[in-house]
Amino acid sequence: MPAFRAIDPAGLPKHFEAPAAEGRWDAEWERLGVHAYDPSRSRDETFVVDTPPPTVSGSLHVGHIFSYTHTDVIVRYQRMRGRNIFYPMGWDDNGLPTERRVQNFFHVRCDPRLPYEPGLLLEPATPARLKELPRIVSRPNFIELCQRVTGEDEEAFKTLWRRLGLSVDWRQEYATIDVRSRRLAQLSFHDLFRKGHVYSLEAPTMWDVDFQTAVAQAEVEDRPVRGAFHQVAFDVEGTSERFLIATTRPELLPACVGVTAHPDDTRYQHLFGRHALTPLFRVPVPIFPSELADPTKGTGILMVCTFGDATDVIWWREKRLALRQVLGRNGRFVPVPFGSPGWESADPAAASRAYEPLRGKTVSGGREAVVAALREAGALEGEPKPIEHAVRFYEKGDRPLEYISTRQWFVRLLDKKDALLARGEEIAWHPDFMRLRYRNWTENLQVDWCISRQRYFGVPFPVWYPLDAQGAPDHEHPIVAAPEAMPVDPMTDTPPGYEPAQRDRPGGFSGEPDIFDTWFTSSLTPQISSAWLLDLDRHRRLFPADIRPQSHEIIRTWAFYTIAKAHLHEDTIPWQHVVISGWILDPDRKKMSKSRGNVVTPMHLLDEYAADGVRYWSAGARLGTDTVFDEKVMKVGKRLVTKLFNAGKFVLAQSGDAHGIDAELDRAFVARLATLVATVTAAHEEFDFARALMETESFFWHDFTDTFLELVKVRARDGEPAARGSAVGALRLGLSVLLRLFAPVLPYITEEIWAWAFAEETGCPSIHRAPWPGARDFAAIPAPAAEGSFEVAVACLAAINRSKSEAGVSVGRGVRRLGIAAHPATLERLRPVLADVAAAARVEAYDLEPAATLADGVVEVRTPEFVAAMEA
RNA sequence: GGGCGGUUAGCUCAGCGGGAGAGCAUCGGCCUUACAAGCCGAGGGCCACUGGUUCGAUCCCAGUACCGCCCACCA
Repeated sequence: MPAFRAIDPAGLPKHFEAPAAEGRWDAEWERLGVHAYDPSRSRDETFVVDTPPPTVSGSLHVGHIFSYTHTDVIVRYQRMRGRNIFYPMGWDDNGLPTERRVQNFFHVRCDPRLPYEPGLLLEPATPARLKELPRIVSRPNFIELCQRVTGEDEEAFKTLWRRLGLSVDWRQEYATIDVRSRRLAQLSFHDLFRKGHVYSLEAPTMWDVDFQTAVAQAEVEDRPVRGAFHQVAFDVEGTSERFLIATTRPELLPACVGVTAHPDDTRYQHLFGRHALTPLFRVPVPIFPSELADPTKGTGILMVCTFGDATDVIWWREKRLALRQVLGRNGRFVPVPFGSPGWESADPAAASRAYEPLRGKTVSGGREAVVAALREAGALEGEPKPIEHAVRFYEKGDRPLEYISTRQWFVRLLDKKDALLARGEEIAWHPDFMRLRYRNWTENLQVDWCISRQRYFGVPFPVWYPLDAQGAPDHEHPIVAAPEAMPVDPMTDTPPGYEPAQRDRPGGFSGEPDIFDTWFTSSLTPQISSAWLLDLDRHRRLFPADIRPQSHEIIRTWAFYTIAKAHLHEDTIPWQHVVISGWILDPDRKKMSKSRGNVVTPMHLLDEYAADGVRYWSAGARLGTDTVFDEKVMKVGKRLVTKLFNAGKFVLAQSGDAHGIDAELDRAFVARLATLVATVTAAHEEFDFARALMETESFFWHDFTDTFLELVKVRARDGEPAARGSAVGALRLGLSVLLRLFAPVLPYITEEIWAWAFAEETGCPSIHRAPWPGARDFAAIPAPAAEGSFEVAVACLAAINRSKSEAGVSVGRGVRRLGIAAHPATLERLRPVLADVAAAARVEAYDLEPAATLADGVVEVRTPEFVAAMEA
C-alpha cells in the first residue's frame, strides 16, 4: 500500500513571500523552458497569439496589466490543455510618439535627404558625446537613435511583464521599426503593388496643417467646435439680383468655385445654369443644382470651395469645377494670381487687393480679415450667428483638418468592402457584439486607405521615381525596390540601374521621401511573428494565428487593417478569434489615459498585492466589459492567495496510506469537483475566464475549505487506515485539481504549492505544463451511493453551527447531545456521512428525528446541550 | 442622427422564463492545533420605468428615461 508523502509544515515559510517567489519562479520557468514555443510540433497542436505590441514611448499604467493578463490567462489555460504555445512580444516604436521622444532625448531632427553616417552615436553615450551629435541626422541614423531610446523603454515594460507573470516566450521578440519589420512592411507594399492594390494619386486629401501630413479616415475624429454662420451676399452675373449664402468658413471665399442649392428649392431654381459673382473677388462661378444641398440649412444655398469639407470635394470632382487652392500645406494662405487662367475675375485688380491682406495668414486670421472686408463692402448680411458644429480633426492634432491637394499613396479598399465584410463574419469576436463595430466601420468606409505620411521617422516607401529630361518625376512609373534588397531607404539607397550621382538630376531618379502610415506596419503583426516571405515553413506553422487580443477603440484601425492585409496578401483571415478587453475606468467612470492625468502606475500594486492579487482583479472582468479600478478587489485576491497557501500546507501535511477514495462523503465531494471542472473548462473554452475564476473561487472557498476540509479533518487525522486514506486522498485530489484550475490566473502561488508535493508525484515539474484537470483525474473514484449526500452533510453542519452561533459559543465547542430533524429521505442520505459531520461539529451523541413536514434537504437542530466552557 | 452595450443590495458585479444571489462594506458572535490576512451567523433589494407575450417575467418582445462607447454630422 503506497503511502502519501506528507510535507512537514514546520519546514515551510509562515507566509507566502510573494516578491521572492515571483523572482524565483520567473527564473525557474525560463530554465525549464515552460513558455518556449516548439517549432517542431504541428500547427493544429499549436496555439498562436498575435500579441499587441505596446507603444513603448507611452506610459505604463494599470490598463496594460489588465488586458495583458487576460491574454495570459487564456494562454496558460491553452498550455495546460497541451497546446504548443506561440506567445511573442512586440514593441511598437513606430510613429509620432517615438519621433518626438527621440527628438527631445537627443535634441536632433531628421532630414531624410542627408546621407547615412555609420557609427554616428558611439557607445557609451555620455552626455558629452550626445552634445557632439549633429543637430540634423539622416533617417537611418534617426532610426538607430530610436532603437537606442526605445530599448530602455522596452526594458521597463519587460520587467513589468515578467513580474506580472506573462508567460511570453521571450525568444520571440520584435520591434515595429526593426529590420525584419521594415523588410516585411516593404515586402507587403511590394506584394500589393504587384497585385495592383496600391496606387498613387494627386488629389485632395485630409491634411493636418501642424503635422503637415496626410491622414487616413481611421485617424480622424469629429470634435464639436464653436463657429458662426455668416450670411454673405453674392451677385448674379448679368442681372441686378443678389442672394445670400450661409457659410461657417468665409475665409475660403477666394477659393469659391461654385454655388449650389437643392434642385427642388423654388427659391433658387431660376438661378441654375447662371453664374454668380463672389463678393470682394468678383469671381464668376457656376450655380448648379445638387441633391446634396439641404434646403433647411442656412439659407439653402451655399458656396463650394476648394476645399471647405468633404462635400466640396465631391462637387469639385463631379462638376469638374476649378481648383483654387488658397491654403498651403502649413495651413496659411498662399499667394494666388487673380486674373490669370483658372483665377478669372471680373475685376482682377480689386481681387488682388482684396486678397493681399490674407497672404501668410492662418485660417482664423484669414477669417477675421475676410469678414472685416465683407462688412466694409456691405456684403455681410447681419451679424455672424454663433453655432456649435462638428469639425474633423486628426486624432493627435489641435487644428481642424483641411483638404489639400497632394500626391499620396493609397490601398484600394473601397471596392473590396463586401469581401472584407465577409472576412469579418469568418472571425469569432469575443464578445460577439464587437463584430458590429467592425461591420459598421467597414460599411461606412468613405475613402481608400491613405498609407503615405509626410513624416520622416518610420518605414520608408521602397520607391523611386525616374526623372525626365526636365527633372520632373514620372509618378506613373515608380521604381519599386527588389524584394531581396529590402529594407531600403530610397533617400539614401540608389535604385537598380542608376548611379548615386544621378539622384535628383534630370534623367536620373528621385527617392520617395514619404513613410508608411504606422498601421501599414502594425497591420502585419501576425506576419512579422510568422516571418512571412522570410521563412515559409515557420509562416505555415504560425499563420493564421488563433487569437488577436486588443481593445475596442482600435477595431477600425488595427483589427480592420490586419484583416485587410491578410485578405489582400493571402486571401485569408489573419486569426480565428478576436478577444476584446474593456477599459479601465477611474472611480469617476472616465477612461484612464495619460492625457486625462488619471493614470495609476502599476509597480506599487504588484508590491502591495502580489502579481497574483493584481491578476485576480484583472481576470475578474469579462471580455468587453469596462472595469472600475478598484484596489479592494486586489486585496481580495491577495487573501485568496493566502488562503490557498494555508490550505495547501494543511492538506499536504496530512499523511496516510493511499487506500483509494471510497468513503461516501469523499465520493460525493469528488463528484462535485468533477462538475466544477466541467463548468470551468466550458467557461475557458468560451474565453470566459472571469466565470471560470468565479466558479473555482467559490468552490474552493465554500465547498473545499469551509466544508469538505472541515468535515474530513478529524477522519484524515484519526480515522482507521482505510477511512483516513480516503480522506487524505480526496483532500489531495481536491487540492491538486483546484490548484490547476487556479493556475492560469494565479501562476505563482499555485506553482509554489505544486512544488511542495505534486511536482515530484506527477512528474510535471511545473503546474503550468501539468495536464488540465479532466476525466482522468476522477476515473478511479466510484460515484457516490446517494445523490446529494454532500449537500445534506453541509446542511447539517451549518445547522449545528447556527445553533452554536445563536448560543454565542465557539464553533469548536463540543455538543453532548442534540436532535437532528429532517425529512426521512434527507435522513437517509445523511446517514452514511453523519459520522464525519458529528466529528467535525464535535457532537458526542445525537438523536435522528424524522420530520415529514420539513422540506427535503432541510436539516434542523433541536435542543443542543453544549459542553460547558470549563470542560472545553 | 445611426449602431452597440449597460441600468439588480450602500459599493463592485454575477444570474437571464418559476427560489433574487456573490464579494466588499455594515451589524452580532467566536482564539476553533491550516489560516484572526481567519471562522460562524444576521440585516439589507417594487432586479430603471411603461406596456405586451406567458399559468408565471429581473430574464422574452415593444417603447421611454438615464449612463457609457463606436460611427456620422464642417453650408
